[in-house]
Order: sequence, then structure tokens, then C-alpha cells
Amino acid sequence: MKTLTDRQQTVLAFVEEFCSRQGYPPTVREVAAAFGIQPRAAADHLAALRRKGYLHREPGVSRGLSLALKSVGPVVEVPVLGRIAAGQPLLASENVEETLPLPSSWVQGDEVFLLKVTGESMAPVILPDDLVMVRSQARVARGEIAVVLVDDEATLKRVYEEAGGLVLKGDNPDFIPLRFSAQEATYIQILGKVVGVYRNLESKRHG
Amino acid sequence: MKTLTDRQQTVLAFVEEFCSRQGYPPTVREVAAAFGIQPRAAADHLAALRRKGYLHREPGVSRGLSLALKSVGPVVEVPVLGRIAAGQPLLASENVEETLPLPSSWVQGDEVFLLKVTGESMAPVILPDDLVMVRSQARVARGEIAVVLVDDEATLKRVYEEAGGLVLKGDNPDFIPLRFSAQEATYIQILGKVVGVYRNLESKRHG
DNA sequence: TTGACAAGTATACTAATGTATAGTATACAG
DNA sequence: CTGTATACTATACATTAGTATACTTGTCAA
Repeated sequence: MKTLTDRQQTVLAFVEEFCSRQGYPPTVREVAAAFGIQPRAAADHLAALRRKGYLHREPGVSRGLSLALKSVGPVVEVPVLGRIAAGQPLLASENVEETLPLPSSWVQGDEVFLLKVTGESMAPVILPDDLVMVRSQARVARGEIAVVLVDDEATLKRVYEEAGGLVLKGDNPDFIPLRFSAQEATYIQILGKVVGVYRNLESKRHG
Repeated sequence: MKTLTDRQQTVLAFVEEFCSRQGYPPTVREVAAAFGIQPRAAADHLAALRRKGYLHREPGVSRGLSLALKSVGPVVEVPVLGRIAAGQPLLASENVEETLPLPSSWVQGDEVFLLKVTGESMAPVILPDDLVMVRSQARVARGEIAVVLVDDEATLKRVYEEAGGLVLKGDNPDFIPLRFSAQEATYIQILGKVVGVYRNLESKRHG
């Protein structure tokens, strides 16, 4: 990105400040007034900032500015699910405890949610208190980690569809794989595929 | 918060969409045009949305709208560091490849950065292609995971300060612990403590 | 020394824009 | 049945606001 002059930098800083304080961008005249200069001079600065790639501008449009380097990048609000109640729509607001803004690049797909991990069955890849990102889907490829609803309880397991039914296996060897016949498997619901894990290493003992 | 009529909800949705697409709010007439109604009718809707607390509005100001319930929560831009050059200030713009917006609640402290993991030395807790969040600090408690600069190369290791010097140990048993005498240790710099790990499970083979 | 860029003054024009006035029609609560 | 809120049309008005024209001054590299 091209370098800015001192003056241009202060103008850009003013625009950023204005946007975050007011919620909408300034007019050319507001910029001018802030620096005690004429509208024309302010327009020159904004043109320079646009030319150098720091601003988007819609010509002729009042307040038609927007920050190119948005001080915040593209973000998606991802719901954090609490207890998952079977039968209800997954993302129903009753299930949502809070939402976290995550970078859009981390979130592929439309129906994505976060889940706080409680059990140790997927150790060491996934540990208690980890936050897993799940993309809602009814089937997963063999051996992928999924959120599975068994007896009204959501658990994380690798899913293997076998000829005779379904096997749910944790990575933790201390946990015995769960086997279900084809008939039993009808009571089991795959809620989605685990596509990401976030772990806070600060607030707990290391493994 | 007061309930909105169907019409008001669609108008609010339009304003939100417009803001995120354009980077600046719509004019009264742009709202009107989007719904094929007169400016006055659109102004009525915006007034209703303001009255019910969904919008802030500066009277008389063009595009003087801003969303009251910001759709995004508090976010911090965290720099993702590429190759770390010794000697330079860590967060110098030369080192920053990009930045990612993360929820403020994940980021404690001022000097925080992200680093893409390359080696396997911290497996299985931290794997290649993981993104680790690091809080910049010159010392860490015994046994904590740190980013350590050894011979101009940044590596992840658990740090043990011993009487005779410094031991850097990976969790992966395939890697031999590195031992440094007190004198050698002066050439080693702790860049920060690893406080978080993010792993994308979708775009690679599972471990 | 010419040309490009930065930074500015001063004035003016036109289109964009919020709002005012004056209505119409429907629904619902007290 | 009256008051209030919603949801509009239609026209008009006074600012607001982006931009254009015409200059001035200073710097810096080719």
C-alpha cells in the first residue's frame, strides 16, 4: 500500500474516528471543518486517500465514504449453543447462549455454531472446555468428527457407518466405542461436522 | 426491546444489509426506492425504528443512521505474523501478513499476535497449520508453552528454567529437548506465551 | 526548469437529501 | 367513537453536500 503523507494520515485517522463514534462517515465539509480548511482541500485529501487505496468512495454520494482497510475485517456472529435439546430446531434462540464474532474466513457455510466441550472422549485432539465449531449437516464422511445426539445428549465422536449399523468412536482409548445396530441407529442423529477447535491455554492446567 | 411489525423488520434488514455492503448507511430516498414507496413513508419507518430503539439517527443529517444493535460484538484485530525477524520490533508492520478480527473476550492484554505453526514439535497439543495466539512477554512460568527465538527462528516449546540454564522441550517425544547453558541462553529470546490455539479440522487429514 | 504532487483559498453551481404540509386508509384498544 | 399507531401518496422547500473553476505556494526529482 502506498505511503501517506502526515496530513493524509491525520485525515484518515479523523475519518476512522468519526465512523466509529458516529456510526456513519463524515461529509467532505465535516472533514474540512475539523481541520479548518476549505471543502475543496478536504476533497483533495479524500481523493488522495482513495487513490492510495485507503478509502472506498462513491462519487457524488453524500457520506459515500467507507474505510477500505476496515478497522475490523469481515466478521460473522456465530452462536454458542448451550444444552442441545433434541427435536427443537438446532439454532432456535432457546439453545443459543451467546454469540461470538469470528472472522468470516473461518466460517464456511450457513448453519454453523459453536459448542463448549465437556467430555474427554475425544482427547487429545479435543479437550474439555475447548470450543468446537460445527457445521450443521446430517451426514459426515467415514471417520470424521461429528456432534452426535444420543439419548438427548450431544457428544463428540468419530462416526463410522458400517454394514451392520453405526460405530461411534472417541479418540481417547479410555472410552469404549459405541456400537449401534441399524435399527438402534435410527435414534441417533448427527447434528453436524466439527470443522474447528479453539482452545484457551491460559486458564487451565496443561495436558 | 419493542416488537417490530413485519414491514419494519424488513426495512431494518435492508438497512443492515446496505450498511454491510456499502460501508455507509442509506438515505431516506434509497430506502424508499428499495421498497417502491415515497420518501415520506420510508422516513416514517426509520422514525419508528428509531423510536423503538433499533436505530440511532441524527436529525437533518444525510445518511445520519447507525445501527443501535450492532450486529457484531466487540472485536479486536489481531495481527498474524509471518516470518519473525530477530531484532525488529515484533509487531512491526513488516512482520504482519494480515490481521484477523477476533472476539475481544479471547484477547487479553495489549501485545497479542497470531502465528501459524509449522513444526510438529508440540504435537499432539499443537499441530502444523494450527494458529496459535501469543501474548508478548519476555518470561513465562515453568513448563508453559512459549514462542522462543533460537538462531533467528521462532519455535514453540515448553520452557524450563533450570539452575544450570534453560531447557526447551516439545510435547512430541520424537523431538529431543534442547538444553542451553546459562551463557548460551542469553542468545535465546522468549517472544511470548501461547495463550490459545485454533485448528481448522476441515482442510486436512485428521491426526 | 519543468513537471508532478501536496496543500491550500475563494466562490459558485447543481443535485441530493431531510423534512414539512396535506391527505387517505386500516386496525385496534379503551 | 375517538385516539393512536401503521402504512402509505403527492408535492414542495430549504439545506446539505459533492464537485467544478480558477488560483497560489512550496517541495522535490529528472
